Amino acid sequence: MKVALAERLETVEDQFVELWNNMAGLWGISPTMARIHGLLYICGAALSMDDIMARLAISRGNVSMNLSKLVEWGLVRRVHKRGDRKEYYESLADVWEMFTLVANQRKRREIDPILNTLRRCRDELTPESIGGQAAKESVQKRFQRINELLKLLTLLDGLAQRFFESHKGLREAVEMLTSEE
Amino acid sequence: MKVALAERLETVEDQFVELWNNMAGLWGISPTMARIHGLLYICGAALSMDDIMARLAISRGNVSMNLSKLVEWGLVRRVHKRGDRKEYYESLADVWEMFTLVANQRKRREIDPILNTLRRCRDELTPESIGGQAAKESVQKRFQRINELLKLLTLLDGLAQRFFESHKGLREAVEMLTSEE
DNA sequence: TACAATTTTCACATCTTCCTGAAAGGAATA
DNA sequence: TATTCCTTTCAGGAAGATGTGAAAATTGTA
Repeated sequence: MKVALAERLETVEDQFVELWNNMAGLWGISPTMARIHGLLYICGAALSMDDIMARLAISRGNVSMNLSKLVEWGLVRRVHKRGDRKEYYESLADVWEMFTLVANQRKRREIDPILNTLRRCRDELTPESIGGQAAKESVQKRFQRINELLKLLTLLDGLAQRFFESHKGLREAVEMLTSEE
Repeated sequence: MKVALAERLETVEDQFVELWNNMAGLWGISPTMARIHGLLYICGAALSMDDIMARLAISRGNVSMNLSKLVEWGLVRRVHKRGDRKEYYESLADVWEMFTLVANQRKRREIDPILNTLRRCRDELTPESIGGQAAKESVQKRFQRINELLKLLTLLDGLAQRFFESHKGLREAVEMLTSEE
């Protein structure tokens, strides 16, 4: 009976890890990184590199590199146990925290640079940098399209900013969902 | 002078296409697909396969396949010109529409399946399917973690649903941003 | 300082994903 | 129907991403 339970847990964990693996693209992290994090999250315990290697059948180097990245992202914490030289790793427990962490990370790494390039593109089509020809239709059209995009992205960016700063965003969201309808 | 303008436009377009290329990960589409769409969007004109091949230095087969995908996603439209056997392709012009299109697509393809698997995982840890052992701490902990996750994802899912259905979401968002603060 | 335990790094191997080009398929014209 | 123009398909190849394992580095212990 004990054995049956352990097996059952393992199966669920495996499914969960596999699920995390599939979410990797959505989170913008590599599949293995995601799997490791998934394992740490679902187990809810601090695991050593060897534990992870064994459980996921991944080489030591690979685990090491991905764990560092996870720590960098702030999704995983290093844990020291007294009397043990090994390091252990555990996942954040708070899902909202994990979510905002990843979202902010992606914003900083991917969205902000995009906004900057877009602005640069736009500025190269203004009268200041292009002279009288800025009035030409070919220029106008492109300028407009870039501008449209900038407006939307800036809006979304602001929204996100607001949504992610502190747990307040969540509360607001809940209200927005439950109110009217 | 004409030449200088054309060159300048080309440079901006190239930067834009490159930017789109980088956004591919964020959108969950392949880089080349993104580049083609970027070109069509920034040009604001209907281009033929040959135009695209020449402009982006991509093989015919590649362009063909990625264009079909773009049409499938609904980001690009086929356009026929009378008296011309070639087919032309043009991008949607409305950025909000493009955005919701991609978001809905991703939700359907990636998020919904995730929610389903998560629910399955959760249900395998209930007393109904596991018996008395469901009370064990090891089971409880995992059950709880999965449940937390489900709650958050379901919430976000609902929010997104609401946000993306019709342009209303945008208006609400703008209000939320401009009000209080 | 020497030693042992653990982690990190990195050249190389593997795997996956994407791209190419040519052949097959389709559609409009004569 | 034959011809021409254009698009799609797909087997094979290239490029890029990821994983491995062993040597080097680091950290703790005596």
